[in-house]
Amino acid sequence: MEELQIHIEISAKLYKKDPDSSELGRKIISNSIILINELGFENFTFKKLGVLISSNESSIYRYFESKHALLIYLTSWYWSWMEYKVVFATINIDSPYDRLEKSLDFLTQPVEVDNSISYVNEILLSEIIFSESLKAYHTTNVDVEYKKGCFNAYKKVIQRVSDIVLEINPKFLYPHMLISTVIEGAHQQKYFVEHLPSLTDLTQDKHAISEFYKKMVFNFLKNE
Amino acid sequence: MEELQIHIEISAKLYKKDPDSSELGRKIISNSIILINELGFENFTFKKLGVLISSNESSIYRYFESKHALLIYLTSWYWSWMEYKVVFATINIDSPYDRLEKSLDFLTQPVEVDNSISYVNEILLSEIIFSESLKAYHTTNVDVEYKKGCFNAYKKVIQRVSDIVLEINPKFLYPHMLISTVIEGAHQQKYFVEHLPSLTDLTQDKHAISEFYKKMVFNFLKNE
DNA sequence: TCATAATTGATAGTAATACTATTATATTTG
DNA sequence: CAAATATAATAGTATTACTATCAATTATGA
Repeated sequence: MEELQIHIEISAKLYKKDPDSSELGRKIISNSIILINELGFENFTFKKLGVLISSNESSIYRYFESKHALLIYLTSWYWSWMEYKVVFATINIDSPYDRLEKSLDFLTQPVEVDNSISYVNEILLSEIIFSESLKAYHTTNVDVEYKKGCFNAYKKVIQRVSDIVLEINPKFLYPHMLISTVIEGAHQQKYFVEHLPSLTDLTQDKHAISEFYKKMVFNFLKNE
Repeated sequence: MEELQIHIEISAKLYKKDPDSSELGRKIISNSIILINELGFENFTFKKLGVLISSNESSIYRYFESKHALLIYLTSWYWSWMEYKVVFATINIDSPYDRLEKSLDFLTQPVEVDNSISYVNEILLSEIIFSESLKAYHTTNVDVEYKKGCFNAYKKVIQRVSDIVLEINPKFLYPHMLISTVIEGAHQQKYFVEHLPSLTDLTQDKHAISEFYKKMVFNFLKNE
């Protein structure tokens, strides 16, 4: 896919100071992605990140009020970027079936090429999304954060793909449920293959999960 | 459903001292279920549980090495119990379609009656499973715990239902993926309805989620 | 260019968590 | 009733997830 110099805009509510506005801020983003991948989100701390970027814990706190806020920022970045990818890849395609299939390809597979539109390593970020993103919304504070708009970027992606589903079948009652099931399912099945293989069907085939969910969607729509 | 005086047996690897062997142990189980529901798993601590049951933090640690170990115990209890329910409800039914449908009813709906086969409140426990159980296996320590057998009870349930799927279609390649998608999906969609409504389709209908996933399964199998 | 503001770094400190260790006191059991 | 076992009370540790303060550095704009 052709790459343009686009810029992912993140709502000012999701940070204390815009990390995109300074060298240190950008270092926080790019290195937190590396470190979360390495340690897992629970073992990741701002102290450790400070050591990695030779900066101070308290400086990082000036950008994000908590590591949880940082995770929300990262997931928002990912979903905004994903929306752009999906829109770009499906533009000028007439068939809603083709558009849906392409969209699902993006949403169910981990990113494999870093197009480096910025200081964000998209491969590693996608790994984080697959294995850690549910920790962004599975907290005691979800309701407040939902109202604050912390999950709007994800919501927009699901909305867009749901709209394609409705083009195919305007009477379909549960397009959002279908799409979020597929996205979350694909994330989870990859985790199962890697860590809890008896909960899934071990597959060497990299595309098996994606194919499974695409089939699931089209079979469902066919019979409605 | 008729209830027998059954007893749920939990692997000795999942506790330091069997909570079923003493009054205090049973209080730990029954009240932790109440307290986790009330506070959410992250805000739940052994100290608070100690206060609730008028016992001491250090006494609770003699039964479970951590609150995480307790969560694993609770999920194992739930899945062992669920297996019993599913087996009991599908025994002597010839049609695998009927057996699959009944099984999915159990697996996709929260429990609504406490049959009180014991000191465990099954309604509250099912709430915990729906909203917190993924915290049992989404940790940096999964691999070790998987090998230790922490998720065997869940695995057995998925295996049983997968076997029914294979009865219906012996050539189906991904029965475990299908069933774990449905179980986890049903849990998650309930959470979405309650906390992240834009990721799903708001429904007043209590059975909508369950119906959705049953349809998904049967549509999938029909077209394979 | 120099003053001022803004940013960052270093250090210290706090409250809470998730435990472990020790010892005293109950309670059970043989 | 003695011995073993279980529980309670208390204290203590390392880590986390921050906040606060102040000094040093860097950027900016008049």
